Amino acid sequence: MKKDLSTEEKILTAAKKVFLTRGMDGARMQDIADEAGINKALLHYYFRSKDQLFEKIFQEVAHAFIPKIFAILESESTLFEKIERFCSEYISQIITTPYVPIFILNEINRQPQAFLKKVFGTNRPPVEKLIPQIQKEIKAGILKPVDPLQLLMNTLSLCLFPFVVSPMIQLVTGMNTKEFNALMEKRKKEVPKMIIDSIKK
Amino acid sequence: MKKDLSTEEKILTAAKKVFLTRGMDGARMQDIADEAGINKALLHYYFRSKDQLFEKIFQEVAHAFIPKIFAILESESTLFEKIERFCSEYISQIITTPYVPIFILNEINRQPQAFLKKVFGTNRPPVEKLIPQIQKEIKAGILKPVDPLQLLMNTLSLCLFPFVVSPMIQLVTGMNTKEFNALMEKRKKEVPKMIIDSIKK
DNA sequence: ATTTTTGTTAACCATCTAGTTAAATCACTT
DNA sequence: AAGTGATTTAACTAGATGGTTAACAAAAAT
Repeated sequence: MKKDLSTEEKILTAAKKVFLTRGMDGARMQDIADEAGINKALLHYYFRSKDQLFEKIFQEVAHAFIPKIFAILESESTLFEKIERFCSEYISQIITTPYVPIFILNEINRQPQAFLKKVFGTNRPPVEKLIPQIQKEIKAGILKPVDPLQLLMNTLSLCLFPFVVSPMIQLVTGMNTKEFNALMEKRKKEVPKMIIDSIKK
Repeated sequence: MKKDLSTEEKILTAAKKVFLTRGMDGARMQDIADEAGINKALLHYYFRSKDQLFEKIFQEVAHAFIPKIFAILESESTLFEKIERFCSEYISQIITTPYVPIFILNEINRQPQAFLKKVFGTNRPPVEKLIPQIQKEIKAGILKPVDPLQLLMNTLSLCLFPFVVSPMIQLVTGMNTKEFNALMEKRKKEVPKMIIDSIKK
C-alpha cells in the first residue's frame, strides 16, 4: 500500500496556511484546495471533513507550540536559567511561526475546555512542579516573595503579546517584518532581564 | 432582554454580545436576532447588512477601548505617574469588558490597515508625543536608556495579555471569574511597579 | 375617522459552502 | 494488453446563511 505523500503534504501545508491566517470560521475548503492546487473533492478524499482537517492542523500546531513551553520549565536548571532559556528559545521559535500565537489564543477562547483536553489530555499542564522550586528559592532568600502565577503570566505576556499585535506595530512604526524580528531578537535578553530583576532579592 | 429598551438598543446589545464572543466570521445574524428576541428581517430593517451592523459594533467597542490608552499618556503627568494611572485604569476597564481585547486583536490581524484607518483616521496613533518625554527623562538621569517602543510593548503586554488567556487560566487554576478579577486587581499595582523598577535609574 | 408612516413578521430567494457521486485517469501488476 | 486499485476530477446535492418581499399591525399625522 504505497502512499503518495506529495498530495497529502500539499494539502496539509495549504490547510495550515489558511487556517492559521483565517481561523476555523474564516477558512473555506475551496481556499485550501486552491492554495494546494487541487480539486475540492480531493480534500475530502484525504481528510473526510473540515473538522477533521482542522483537527489535524490544530494538533500539529499546538503540539509544536505548547509542550515546549513546559519542557524547559521542567528541566533541572535554576529558576533564573529557566526564565532565560524559556524567553530566548520561545521567542526564537515564534519568529519562525508568527501566526501561531493568535491562532492558539482564538482556540483557547473558542472552546477552552476542549482545547485543554486536546493539548494536555487528562493530565494537568505541568506547572505544579515549578511552584515548589519557586517557594524553595524564596525561602533560600534568592527571590522576593512572589506569586508564581503572576510570574508565569508576566513571562508569557512579555514573550507572546508583541507577536499578537505585530501587524499593528509594523503598520504604526513603518517597520518591515525583518526589522520587527530584530526588535524581538533584542527582547530575548531584555525580557528575562526585566523579569529576573523584578523577582531577585 | 429588558423590554424597556428600544428595539434598536436591544439589537445593538445582542449584536455586541454575539460579535464579541464569536467574532465576525463566527457570528450568525440569526443568533443575534434570537438574542435580541426579534425576527431576523428586523435586523436588516434597522441595519441593512451584517457588515454594517458589525461596523457599528466595532466603532462602539474600539472607540471605548483604544483612545483611553492614549488619553492618559498624553496628559501632563510624569512618566511614572502615567504608567501607574494607565495600568490601573486600563485594567479596571477591561475587568468590566473582558471579551474586548481578543476581539480587538482579531480585527488587528484580520485587516490591519483597515483597522488603523477606522480607529485613528488619517492621524497617527498619538505615541510620538511620549517619546520626547522619555528621552528628556533619560537625559535628566531619571531613566535608564530605554527604547520607548519596548517600554510601550511591555506595558501593553502585561496589562492586556492575561485577559486574552483568562479562560485558560481559570480552567487550569480552577478559579472562577471573581477570583480571576481579584488577581487582576493585584496587577494594577504590581505591573506598574515592575515596569518602573525596570526603567528607573 | 382616515390616511400615512413606522415597526414587525412569515415566507421566500439567491448564494455560498461542506460534502457526495460517478466517471475518468494514472500506476502498477499480470 | 488487460486488469486492478488508488487517485483525481467535474458535476452535483443538501443545508446553512445573508438578505428580500409582501403583507400586516401599531402609531402618528391629517
